[in-house]
Amino acid sequence: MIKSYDFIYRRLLEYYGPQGWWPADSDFKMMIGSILVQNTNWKNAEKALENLKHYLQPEVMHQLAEEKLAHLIRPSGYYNMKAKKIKAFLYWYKKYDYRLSLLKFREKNELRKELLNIYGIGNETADVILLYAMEKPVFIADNYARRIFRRLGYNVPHGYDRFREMVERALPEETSLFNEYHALLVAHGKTHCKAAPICEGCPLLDVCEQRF
DNA sequence: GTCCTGTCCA
DNA sequence: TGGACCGGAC
Repeated sequence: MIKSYDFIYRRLLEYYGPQGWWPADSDFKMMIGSILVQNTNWKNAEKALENLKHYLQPEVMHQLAEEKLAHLIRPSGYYNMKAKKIKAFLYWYKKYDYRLSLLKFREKNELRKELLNIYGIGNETADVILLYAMEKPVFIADNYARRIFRRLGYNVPHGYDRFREMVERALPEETSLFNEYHALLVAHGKTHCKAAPICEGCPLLDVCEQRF
């Protein structure tokens, strides 16, 4: 079927190529990065991560005073809030002895509920952690995805989980697929399908209902 | 000046 | 639902 979620995926992959998001480095760094990047561009989140390079182990980072932590992550913006969020995450993670292996085997909806209970972790960050650290097949139903599919002509549900479940039902449950799909949608949302869209040269132009 | 891989709280 | 949080790149 033309314009299926799978078709869009293949088009984007062909055009942008594999994005290679977050398999490298450590799971811990990935999870901290997911908080730092909230409503911030990745370049600034990266600067903050670079400042944290001597503290990228949970036990070590938890020793940092919140004020010191806030100072180090300054480049990522919202640094006071994000320091608080990282601390909250570490308090939660400590219950599991900072061992992702104790969490990974658990059921994804159960894990999502638990992540959402942590201060500073909302729908997107919870799912990003589920997908990129815990390797669960989850569709990140973020604003990029919403904007792109709506413009393409999909009837996108209002609620985050409704939208996520709709896409998940339409695709095979493969973590690598969701991993790449999210990265491709972000790439597309930053390159062509921006808030102010650049439709010239868009790889989806022929199947898009919203042409500017 | 605008935008950025959001979330919390009233 | 709207405001607060916030620096850096363009």
